[in-house]
Formats: sequence, C-alpha cells, structure tokens
Amino acid sequence: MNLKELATKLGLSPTTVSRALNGYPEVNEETRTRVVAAAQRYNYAPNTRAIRLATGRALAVGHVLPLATRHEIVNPIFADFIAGAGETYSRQGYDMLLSVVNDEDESRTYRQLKSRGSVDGVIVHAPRMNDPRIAMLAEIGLPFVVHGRATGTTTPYSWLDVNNRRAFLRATEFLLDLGHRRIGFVNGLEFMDFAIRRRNGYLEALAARHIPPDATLMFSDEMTENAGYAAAQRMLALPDRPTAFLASSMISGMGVRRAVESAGLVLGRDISIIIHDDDLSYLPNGKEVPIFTATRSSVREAGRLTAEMLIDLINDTDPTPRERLLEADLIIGQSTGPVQKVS
Amino acid sequence: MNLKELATKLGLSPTTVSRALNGYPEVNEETRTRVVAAAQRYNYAPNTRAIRLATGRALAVGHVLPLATRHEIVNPIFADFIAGAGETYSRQGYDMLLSVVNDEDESRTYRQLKSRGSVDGVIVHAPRMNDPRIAMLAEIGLPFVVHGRATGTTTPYSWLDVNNRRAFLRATEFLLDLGHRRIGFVNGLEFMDFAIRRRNGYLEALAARHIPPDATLMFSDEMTENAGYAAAQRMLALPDRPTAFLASSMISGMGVRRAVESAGLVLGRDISIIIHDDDLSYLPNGKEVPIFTATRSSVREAGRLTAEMLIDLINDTDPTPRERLLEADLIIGQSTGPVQKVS
DNA sequence: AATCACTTCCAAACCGCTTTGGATGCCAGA
DNA sequence: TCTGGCATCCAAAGCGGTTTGGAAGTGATT
Repeated sequence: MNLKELATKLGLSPTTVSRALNGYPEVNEETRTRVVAAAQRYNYAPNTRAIRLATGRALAVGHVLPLATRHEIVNPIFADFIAGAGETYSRQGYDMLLSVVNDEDESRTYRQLKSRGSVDGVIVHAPRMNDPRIAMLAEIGLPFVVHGRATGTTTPYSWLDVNNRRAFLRATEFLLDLGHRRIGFVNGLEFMDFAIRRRNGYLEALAARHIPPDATLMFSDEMTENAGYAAAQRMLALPDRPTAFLASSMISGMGVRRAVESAGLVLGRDISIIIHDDDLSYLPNGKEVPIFTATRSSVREAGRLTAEMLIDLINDTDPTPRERLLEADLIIGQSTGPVQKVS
Repeated sequence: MNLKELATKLGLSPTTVSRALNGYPEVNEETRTRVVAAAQRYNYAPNTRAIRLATGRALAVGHVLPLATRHEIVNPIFADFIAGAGETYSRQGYDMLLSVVNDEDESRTYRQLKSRGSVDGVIVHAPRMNDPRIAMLAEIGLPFVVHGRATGTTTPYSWLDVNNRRAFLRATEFLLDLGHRRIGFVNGLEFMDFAIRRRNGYLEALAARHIPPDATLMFSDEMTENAGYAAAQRMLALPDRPTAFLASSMISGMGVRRAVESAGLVLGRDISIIIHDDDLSYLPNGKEVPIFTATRSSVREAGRLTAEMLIDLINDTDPTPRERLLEADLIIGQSTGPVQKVS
C-alpha cells in the first residue's frame, strides 16, 4: 500500500493525502481525519526510501565503531552508550547507522557517509589527543558531536564530556582527606583523552597538598581485570606500598580488589579503592549500597544527551558548536576508609 | 556531483554511465575505463537514497536491541556480536541499522522496519523459550536469522547457535572426570533459551553418572559479578559444600572466584571453576595461558557468521531456513584440578 | 545489395514520496 | 455586480538513481 493507492481509494490526490498526514494547514480537518483513518485502516506507512530521496535528508545518524586493528578491543561502554543514543533516536524518528571499520578505513568511511548521503550527522567515539577525525569532519562538512574531547584540537567542535579531571581530582582529595598519602593510580591507556584528563586531576590533587607524584604508583594499560590485578599486585609488593588505589574502571577495579584480597588485606580497612563507574547495566556497583566508592557518570545518559545535541545541531541552521560538560557524582561505598596507622 | 552531472561532463547519457560503473556488459571497455576514471577524479559516489528507491532494496540489515523495561539490562555480549556482524556488512556493502526499543514496542518496530522498507532483513537477539518474535516475523515476511534458538517454536526458522548443551555437558564431564561430585552451577536467567540448554547439558552429564541433581547447588540469576559471588558464597557455606563450580559467564565466574578466595580457598587446588567464555575482547581470559578453564566460543565470530547467513538468505530466492550449530572449545586453564581428598 | 546479428549507446519511464505553483469555489465587502 | 481574499484541493515537477525498449552503426553472411 503506497501513497498513490491510498489516494485513489480516498478519491483524493496524493498531494492532499501527503499533506493531511504530515499536518499541513491547507487541508480540511474533516478530510484529514478521513485520511488518517484510512491510513490506519489500510496499514499504510510511508516508504522511508522515498521520503529520504524527496526531502534530501537521511533521517539517520551514523556511529563509526573503530576497531584498533592491533589489539582489536571493542569498547565495553559502547553498548550502553548506543542504548542511550538509540532511545533518543527512536523518540525523534531517526535511524541509527552503525559502521564497524578498521582504524585505517575510518576516514574513508566518514567521507562515504557524507558523499553517499547515508546520514545527516555522526557521533565520534573514543577521541584521542590531537584526534585527526575532528578536522576532517569539519572539512567535509558533516555535522558531528564528539563523545569526549580531544586535547590539542584547535578547530572548534561540538562535544559532550564528563569532567574527568574534576572527578579524579575529587576522588584523590577524598582519599587524601582520609589520610592516605600513597595512592596507586591504575589508569587506562594514556593516548586516550579521558585518561590524560584523569591523570591530570590526580596529579593536581597531589600537587595541591605538596605531595610529589611517584612513578612507581602510576600505571597505564588496557582496562581489563587482569591488567588491574597485575598493576595492583606489583604496587602492593613495593617496600612502601600504597594504602589506597584509584582505578579507571569497574573492571580494572575488580582486578585491583582481587590483588588486595589475595594479599590478605581487607578492602575498606587495610586498603581503600575508588573506581570510576560508568554505570553499565551489566556491571552494577552493588544494589542499594554501592560496593565500591566511585565517581559515577552514566554512559547511557551520555548517549542520550549526545544524540540530542547532534539532532539539534542537524536541525538548527546555526552551526555554532555546542559544548556540554557533565559532572560525575562521588558516591561513597564500602571500599574506602581512613588510613591505618602503621603499627 | 551526481550521475547526471558526471554524464554531461563525459558527453554520455546517465544510462551508460550507470551501466559502466555497475559493470554491465553492454558498454565499451574503453568508455568504461574513461567513466571509472572520471568518477574517481570528480569524487563521485552514487546517492544511496536514490539507489534504494530505484532498486526497491534497502541494502541494510536491522538489529533490534530490546531493553527489558523492568531490569534494563544491556547485554554485555552485544557490542562484540555487533562488531562481528559489522565486519560482514562492511565487506558486503550493507548498512547496519540499530533500533533500541522497549520490549513492548518490539513487535511494532519489526512491522515498521518491514512496511517502511528500511531493511531487507533482521537479526533476532536473545531468544527466549517460545519466543513470539519468530512466528511474527515469519508472518510479516521479513527475512531473519536468530542468534540462538527458541525452544518450543514450531515454525521452521533460520538460526545460528552455539551448542550450549554439549558445551556444558563436556564441562561437567570434565569436572566429573577430575573426581568432583558436588558441582555448583551458577546459571543465567532460565527463561533465556541458552540458559535452559546449559542446564540440560549439566543435568545430562550428572544423570549419565547416576548423580542426582541437588537443588541447593543450582542457581539462576542475572550474570553479574555480585550475583555470582552471592551464589557461590551461599553454596560454600553449605555443610556439604561443592568442590567445583560451573559459571555461565566470565563475569559471574569472577564473582565465584572472589567467593572462593575470600573463603580462604585456593582456586584450582581446593576448588575448581569452569566458566563459559564468550571471548569478549574487553574480558580476556588471560593472555597466553587461560586463567579459567572454559568452554569458549567467540561471540564476535558468531556475529560475522550470522550476518553472512542473513545476507545469503536475503539474496537467495530459495527461502529454506538455514541452521548452523557451532561447537564450543573446551580450553584448559589454571582454575581446575583433581578433587582434594577429604582429610 | 539486402539481411542479420552484434555492439554500443540513449530516451524515457519508473521507484514513492514532497513541494511548487496554480485552479476552483465560496463568501464578504465595495 | 464585481473584486479580493480565503479555504481547499490538484497537476506536475522535482529527488537521483535503475531499467526497459529501442536506435544507430558495424561487419559478416547470403
């Protein structure tokens, strides 16, 4: 059932039927209800392919999921972010187009999305320092919003980010206020922008209390359980071992916890841990009472908001970049406590 | 730059240019190379919207990500599956369309994907027992492949699944061969089809050795770390505690391990654990040597293969359902060992 | 020389919708 | 009675490709 058929069935022109269904004013209210009823009755749904061609709009947003060809990591926060963004798209009648590409094909993919007219805009994931994608997208004129930021980028661009620096600053201060002086920092890979900012927050908090950073207490790697375990184990073996840890994710935090417990230490008493909690639904941080003290910021919510920003950007004639900085919550769980006196 | 412009620039008709680019035989080889060169030079890419309208094909595959409205779980294997499927789509020139919908809107979403012509087919995720989606999709005539199976479904349908029953049968036998007799089973939610099959495998192995199942050793819940921990802790507190565990995922297995270790027991010596490893890239089971003994089956590979099946189904005129059962590997790690003699 | 089969190209219809630029009829106001 | 404005509808031209049904030219065959 298409527009033309429906029109003839109603004894109207396709023009009028189209206008009736799309809420244009130049159509009698009575005919409009008739048309709407008939559309319902005949189960008519306009062909999106035709709409897209006629309007010149894709009514779709692209997400490019880059797969680092070397270590082939699929970002664990991706699913939750996508779920949030998807909620926005459903609500606004947009489609979400997902492209999975190797790093080296990423630039070509963006250009194709633009030149083939597959999408009206894209969301850029996992920005790095001096990320080349930003200048490229600005150049080809494809609207985009970055989830995160890219230190070192000079061209203005739209982004939504969590205040990672401030979150880790506060977490570090919290530990310092509990009397901890040696704080192990288990960070993610530091070519990622968020990891750099987190380190800066950590260092800033130490500096404010005139505590010199100790390279042996700073670690950076993939955020896996094993990596967290290995890092914490190494630090715990130091002669002057840390009394607290800061971990960049739930998963690496679980590794740190394992190292702590297998060293015969009790979490929250002998050793404190603060993690960053992306509030992933399959990695809940306890039910009512949080297990880990954490800086929390929902990635799913970030997905919702980033998608909204992009759609605004697409529909607004004003292309001024939009920026939004979310603050993480600091939630107190059972994994932190005052430093133990050395006996 | 569009077809018509390119054609005038070349002094040819749009027909010929289109044919030249699409490899039709009725065009001189010399002109074809000229056309291809010009397309390259002017950076011409055909407008997908127009192609889709003209051909009546969407050149896209839909993935509907249902969000259980109550517990709002985003499946952790989703990202890896999508990454695998995406590889296939890129290779075959298909787009991937992702819809995130509430459970109750799912049926409507499929119907819309069909009637609006947004996709040529869909992949069905996370099938349950007697899943109603299968009959519905068959009825509306939208090609689909199920990732997993749906026990109780009578209409034939295409699917790709891991042999979950056999995997857990083998895992249980492996533990039995090591002398274990009391094996705790930490399963996923048992309205999910894969969880039912896993339980069947477990029970079958026990039955083959004439070991009666013990309800206190069987647990079913979300596959989170905390749930795994809680289940294992409870079982370990039993007067006749288990000497081995079977866990349905890496994450719940980590919870089981924590319970074991915090009970002061040594993994692989006092207690054995076998998990099911979906080979998610952000949850690696060790590097060279696997940490956990596991039944392993790559979800990413499953994504690749499922997508291939669907594209075959779409392009083949023969609509006979295709079926494919993958076998999981049993890989031996450090988490299993012979049962300890009760001293 | 006429016929035929190929090769190579093109004009035009078509996919299903939106949107522009009227056309028609009716009523109020001059 | 005529004019202008308004409400309501429609024909037709698009969007940018694909595809059908020739047409023109060439060379071989009769």
